[in-house]
Amino acid sequence: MDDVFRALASPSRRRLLDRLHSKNGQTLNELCKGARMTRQAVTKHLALLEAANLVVTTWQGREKLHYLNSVPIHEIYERWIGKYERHRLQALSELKKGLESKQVNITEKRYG
Amino acid sequence: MDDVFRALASPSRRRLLDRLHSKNGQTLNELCKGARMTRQAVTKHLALLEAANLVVTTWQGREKLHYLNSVPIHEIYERWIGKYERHRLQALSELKKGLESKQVNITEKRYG
DNA sequence: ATAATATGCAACTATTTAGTTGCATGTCAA
DNA sequence: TTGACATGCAACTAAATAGTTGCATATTAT
Repeated sequence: MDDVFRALASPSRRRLLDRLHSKNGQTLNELCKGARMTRQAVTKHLALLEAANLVVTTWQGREKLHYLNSVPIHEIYERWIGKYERHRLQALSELKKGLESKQVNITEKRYG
Repeated sequence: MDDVFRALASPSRRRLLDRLHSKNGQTLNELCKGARMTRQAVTKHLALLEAANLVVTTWQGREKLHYLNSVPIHEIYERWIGKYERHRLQALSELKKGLESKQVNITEKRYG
């Protein structure tokens, strides 16, 4: 679990997760494109994500495919959010989305 | 949002969140007891948590009370977990708990 | 008033981390 | 079978971070 938080701590790694979320199963090279760092740096980040079990990989010939695994994220959620709190937060979040789609601005801070 | 991940990155800060989760509204001094660092270090951690809006505070005389705010955690959850994936993960997690209560061991890795 | 309590602010150090460059290995295609 | 491609591994540097010590400020209790 410790690995998960460490892995999520870096913006670069979160961006990688975002990219896998939008398109799963990408190769290292694919993930390098658009990243503002060397391939070697990306490799290191992916290694950390994999160690944290946030990313799962398979080899296909000389290419390594990367997949997002959401289980650890779910475990974070369960750690600090009570069973009954979940419904409330879900409702809140959907309300917020609804309002945003009507161009009404709500700041983060308002939800105490 | 960036602040949230940075704040969650440190085990010391996660322990503080755990303590607030089990007992909300504690003072700085209360939170210092049992922590293996100086009060000043705890203060810094709480400042980061507060900046990330993971902790909310109120003053009461010379005492500062700290409360856990779970909204940012929920936002992490929504970022990488698709709407329909949630039910699956919830079911999985409850299955796991059920099995664990029967003394059956399941490793993290099994959930791809 | 004064002492004790609760907290804040700042300078410093040691460690960790992100990113780099350089070189090695394994696979595919002509 | 040779050249191009996809990836891995290691040493290094610069920046960020966790924790410390020391001192300051504000509130409560005697």
